[in-house]
Amino acid sequence: MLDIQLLRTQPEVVAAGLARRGAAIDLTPFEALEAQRKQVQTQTQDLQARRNTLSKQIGMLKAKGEDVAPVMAEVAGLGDALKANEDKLAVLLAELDAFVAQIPNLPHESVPEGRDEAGNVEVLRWGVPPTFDFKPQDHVELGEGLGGLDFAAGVKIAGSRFTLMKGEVARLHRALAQFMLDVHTTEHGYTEIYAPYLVNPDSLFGTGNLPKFEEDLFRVERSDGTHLYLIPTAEVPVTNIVRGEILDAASLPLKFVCHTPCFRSEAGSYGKDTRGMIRQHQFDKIEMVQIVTPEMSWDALEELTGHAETILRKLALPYRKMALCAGDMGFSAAKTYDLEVWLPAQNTYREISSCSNFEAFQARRMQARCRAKGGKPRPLHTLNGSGLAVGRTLVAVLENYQRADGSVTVPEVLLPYMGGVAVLTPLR
RNA sequence: GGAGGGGUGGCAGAGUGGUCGAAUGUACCUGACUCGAAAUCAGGCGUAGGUGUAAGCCUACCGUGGGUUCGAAUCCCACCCCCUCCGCCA
Repeated sequence: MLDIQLLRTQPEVVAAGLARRGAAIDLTPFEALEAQRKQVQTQTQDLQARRNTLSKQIGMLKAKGEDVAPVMAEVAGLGDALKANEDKLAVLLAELDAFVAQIPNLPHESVPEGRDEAGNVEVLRWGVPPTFDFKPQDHVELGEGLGGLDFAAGVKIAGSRFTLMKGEVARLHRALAQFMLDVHTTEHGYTEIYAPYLVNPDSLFGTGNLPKFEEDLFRVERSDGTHLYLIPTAEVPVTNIVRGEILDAASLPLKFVCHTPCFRSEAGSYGKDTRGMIRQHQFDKIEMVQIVTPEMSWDALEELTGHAETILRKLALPYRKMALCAGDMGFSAAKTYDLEVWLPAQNTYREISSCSNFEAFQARRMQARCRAKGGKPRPLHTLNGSGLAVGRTLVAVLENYQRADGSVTVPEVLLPYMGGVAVLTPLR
């Protein structure tokens, strides 16, 4: 949520920021609503003040045993007007809220210009894509050859975009998650979180997934008429830890890491990445979340992105770091780096991590604030990033570590998690 | 799922229709005393919004949402959450 004061006082700044995103906005309805709100609110509060004064008089007169009829008569005349004003004000405030809630965040000044992913800027490239003296297989062929990826079973059990993993491949997947958690907790100072996989609508509003993106979520109805949603990322439960809180600024930064499955309905991506496990309804992800003061957040974004990069480097997976352009960023982000890992079979880099600074955008939606000693509460800043998407990391390992006979070498750093298995061997 | 108890300021805890945004204690801040600290004394000390150059004034908020009333922390209804016991259960 943008600062409503910014909309009131500097609408041209908001319009310019949104234009960079390619999201033109007409602020005329907002200004009209604001003008009305101002007038109705002032009027309502005046009426309330009058009623309060008179009601107190009644109390005092009664205590003295005097006649209250004249005062009663005056206050009675206030009733209808007051009620009408209060109702009108409530409607106006709700409309204003709804309007502001659907405006995306403004891009930071350092965000590159651009309409879509073609405008993203490569800021760093690490590692050298491996060369093979054979035609590299993609992870589907490799995984099936190893007897470790069973796409048919996933489809039978649940439907398309679900996959079953077996044996050493399933273990490798688990090893990756354990490895990532261990690095972030022991080397990067994150506190491990285990969080609910189902969340309420308020939490999703807080991170910016609702109300605009409900079609991306799996919704679970309950018998009492309420509903929950399966989390699309651990960002949602973990960031909402601080919803409605006023934190001591001295306690920041808070750094959380959380391994969860993520559920995305992928509505609107029919036909995209249908092969393999690149785009699934369910995938595991290690998510890093930082809760910081406004002064910290830009350094924190670099740090957090570096933490995700560390995982790729330890796994010796070639990647590049992209600064997303204004038109390609998510709804809540002020700035985003994507990390893209090299996939030999596709002969290209594919997204494996997304690290964003949301500044106060989520904090305002969540009413999450911090207070320095003696100071006023103000919205804190939130960040998060994948560190990393586990399923896609598995794909990258399979493809980058493959050998001519269809076997796959286990990356060195994963050996402690693999119980002596150093090579995944294909079935006969 | 059943029965009972309870949600008030950072914390504890009063308040059952009328100067209650809320006693008191505690924590915290400022000042006095002190070489300094402790103790003591005095003052301050919630959040959000409106209005004003400002001092200030005003409004809302006592789990949430409705209702009754001139007036609600207090009465009524619904819901949410927490605690205790019973049942069920990984």
